[in-house]
Amino acid sequence: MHTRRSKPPTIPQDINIDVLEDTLSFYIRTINIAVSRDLDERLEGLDVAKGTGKITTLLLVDDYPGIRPSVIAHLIMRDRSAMGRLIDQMEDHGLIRREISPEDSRAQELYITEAGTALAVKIREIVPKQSRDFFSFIPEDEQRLVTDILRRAYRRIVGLHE
Amino acid sequence: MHTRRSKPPTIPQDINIDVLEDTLSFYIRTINIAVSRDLDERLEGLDVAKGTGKITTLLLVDDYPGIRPSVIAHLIMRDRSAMGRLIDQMEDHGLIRREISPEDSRAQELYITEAGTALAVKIREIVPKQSRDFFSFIPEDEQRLVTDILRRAYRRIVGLHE
DNA sequence: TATTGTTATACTCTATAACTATA
DNA sequence: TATAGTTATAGAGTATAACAATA
Repeated sequence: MHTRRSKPPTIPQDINIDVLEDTLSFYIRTINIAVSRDLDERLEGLDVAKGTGKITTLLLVDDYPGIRPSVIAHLIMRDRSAMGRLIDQMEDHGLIRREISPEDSRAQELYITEAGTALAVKIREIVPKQSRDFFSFIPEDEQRLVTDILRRAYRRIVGLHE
Repeated sequence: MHTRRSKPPTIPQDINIDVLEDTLSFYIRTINIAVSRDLDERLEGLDVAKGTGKITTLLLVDDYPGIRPSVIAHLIMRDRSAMGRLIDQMEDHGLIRREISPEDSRAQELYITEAGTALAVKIREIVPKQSRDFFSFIPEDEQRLVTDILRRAYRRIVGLHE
């Protein structure tokens, strides 16, 4: 049986979470848990569930053939060792493949496979829809507002132009 | 040596992350990694670093003496088993203690210790400051806007009045 | 029969460091 | 000496299920 999210009968409605009430990082961290769980459910069985990196990797490799692992690692905020394991997994699943760069034999280039392309098609449908659905109780204009601000935050954090 | 976040020399500035560009869940999930990492650094050595639950638990137990584990579990989106281990840890660190509820001997009540109170004082300073600092490149009014919207999202998700 | 909390297990993610090979 | 990627390992967090005691 799965005991999680078994809401106790009485959650005091007037509860106040102290200084966290006004703390953006608290909401980011907490909502992250809920939205990630929901996304995992929607991706069940799709070789790309769990963790934040696989979806981004798949789409980037599809869009930028030959992209380097270290570039993706930077964009998904992982180190090279975590990135390597992630690529191992995706290679095992036949979604992408590595080649050694002809220009610099230390470096690798990543390419998508047919299976990867097919999965990317599904992903492009599921992922944005999951986000819209999950946050559907937020009015659309507010959703867009938050997204715009957080996009800029993200780009700032990883050092992309805004 | 710590290899993470070693930005590769050339991150193409015109890179586009496909459908994720407009996907709120992507930004929540990715920024979560960065902000959690930064928070952990600021809390280093404080018995309350790592994971999302300890800080909230400490503050709630301090504010609501006798609060039940299952209520906190619900508010931090963990199941009762994870909550139990979290309480074990905090009890080991001498921050809180458990008592069996006189009204219902299945249930527990949580109380703060002196060490817990002292830590809560520090936390109340560090945590909101960390959030403000981390997001300082977002203008203050936008930060407030995002916080207000996400607060409502959070309350909606956990079933608190808005 | 449902609820509160516990225990156990397997899996994943994370942080860190040391390593190889190439530039 | 710096860079790209690999390997190894210890620690945390997560999901799941089965459990005991009480209501």
